[in-house]
Amino acid sequence: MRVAGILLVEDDPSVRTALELALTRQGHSVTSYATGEEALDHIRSRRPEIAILDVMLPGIDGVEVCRRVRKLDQLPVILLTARGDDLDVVVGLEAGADDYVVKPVEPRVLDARIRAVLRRAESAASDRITFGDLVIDRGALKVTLAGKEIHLTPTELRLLLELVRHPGQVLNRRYLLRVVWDHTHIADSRLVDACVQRIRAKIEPRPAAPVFIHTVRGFGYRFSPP
Amino acid sequence: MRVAGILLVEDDPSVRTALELALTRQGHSVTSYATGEEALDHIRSRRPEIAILDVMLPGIDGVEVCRRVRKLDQLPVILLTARGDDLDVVVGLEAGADDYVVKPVEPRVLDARIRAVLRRAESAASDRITFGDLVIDRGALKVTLAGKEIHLTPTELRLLLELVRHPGQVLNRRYLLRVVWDHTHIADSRLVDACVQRIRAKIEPRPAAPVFIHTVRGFGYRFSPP
DNA sequence: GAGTTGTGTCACCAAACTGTGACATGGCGT
DNA sequence: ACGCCATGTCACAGTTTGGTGACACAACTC
Repeated sequence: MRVAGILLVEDDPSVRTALELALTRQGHSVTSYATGEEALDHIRSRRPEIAILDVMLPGIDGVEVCRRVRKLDQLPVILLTARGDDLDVVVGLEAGADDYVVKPVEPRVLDARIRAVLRRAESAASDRITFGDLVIDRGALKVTLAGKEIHLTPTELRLLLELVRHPGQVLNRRYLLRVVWDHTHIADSRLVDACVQRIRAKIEPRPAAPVFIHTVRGFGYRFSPP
Repeated sequence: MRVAGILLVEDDPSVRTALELALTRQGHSVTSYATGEEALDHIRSRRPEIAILDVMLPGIDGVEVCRRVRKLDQLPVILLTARGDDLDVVVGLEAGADDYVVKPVEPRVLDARIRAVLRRAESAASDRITFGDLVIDRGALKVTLAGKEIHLTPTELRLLLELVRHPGQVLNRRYLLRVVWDHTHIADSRLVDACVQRIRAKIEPRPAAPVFIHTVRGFGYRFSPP
């Protein structure tokens, strides 16, 4: 099991140090803060693997941190709540938390929850995305089609990943040129088209009738799974 | 908080009515069925915002419904499963469910899950607007009528989007020419009319008696849902 | 340095799109 | 009922757009 970079946010110093100590002893790498503001900074700059947030915090509370984090990232979140209040559970889930734990919590239980959430996050929202026969492994930067590995060149891969990052959305050529190539200028060029064409030749069973990358005439391209 | 059009599928009548009642009380608009077949029909014709499917159903089961729905749309799905069986969870997630809930379920918890899934779907998927049977997805630049995708050409789409951006407002031809085309000049032409006509031919059930795009004689056109 | 791979560009073609004008239709005031 | 004028309808040809294959050059490998 991987050792996680955990962000712990808890305003009560005694609980905080106790949990930090316990989690560290269990092999996690922990950073802890007392306030939501600090937590958000940390998340933005350090990209922890999981955040454990006390619901009750001075200033920005845990639920609010959770909500903001969710808007910007898939970072897994566990909320700590003081009582087994159903209401808190509801609010927490609404904010998009992956799990919630009622205090006081056995370190061993918390550890199990963390691992469970991480495991879930890893398999669900991991580096690997599957669209029918097409599997895109963002970690290994590998693409396979019906089990066979497909070789994509760096540019092709960047373009495909960009399209896949926004499944179902139409991305226009200007945007793609900017993001994949960094051409801020150059309005017109067949570059994107040519690259799409090359990707299609590799991943589409019938490039003339594409299933993955669809052309939206006059606008751009859309990746949408079959 | 938005009220959702929920499709509930559960074969046990007592559970079904109980959940339907609870969800309705929480402000949702619920339609329920006992079988997967009915559910698929409903989905195709009525376009609910979210489907809650019991995994165990006679005939087409929940997982299968989920799988088929996923093939055709981004409709959010929550699966109801009888036991906390890990296997079910895995199968459910593989079929593309957004969440799964173990029965018996607290209505309040289910409500929270629904809202969480809807929120996620809303932010992940694009912004789409629904007018009865007509769904306009501005991110995917897709228009569907009663579930069937309608192909619009770029100009038609731009015009429709412009009309839809101001529902209920009358937009005159000069304005439309300026915004949709870039004609600052050319006051008179049948251009707008022709384009409206083409859109109507595609989205209006009876183009002679339009329900979406109304002509306001002497002024222009108004988009207003039926 | 020779060969290999990756990338941008171009020209050409087919298909899709669109503006146009002539004509039909229908609403509205008289 | 009549005529006027705004709008609907339609076909077509010119234009635009994207697909495609060829190619040149750069980058990289050995």
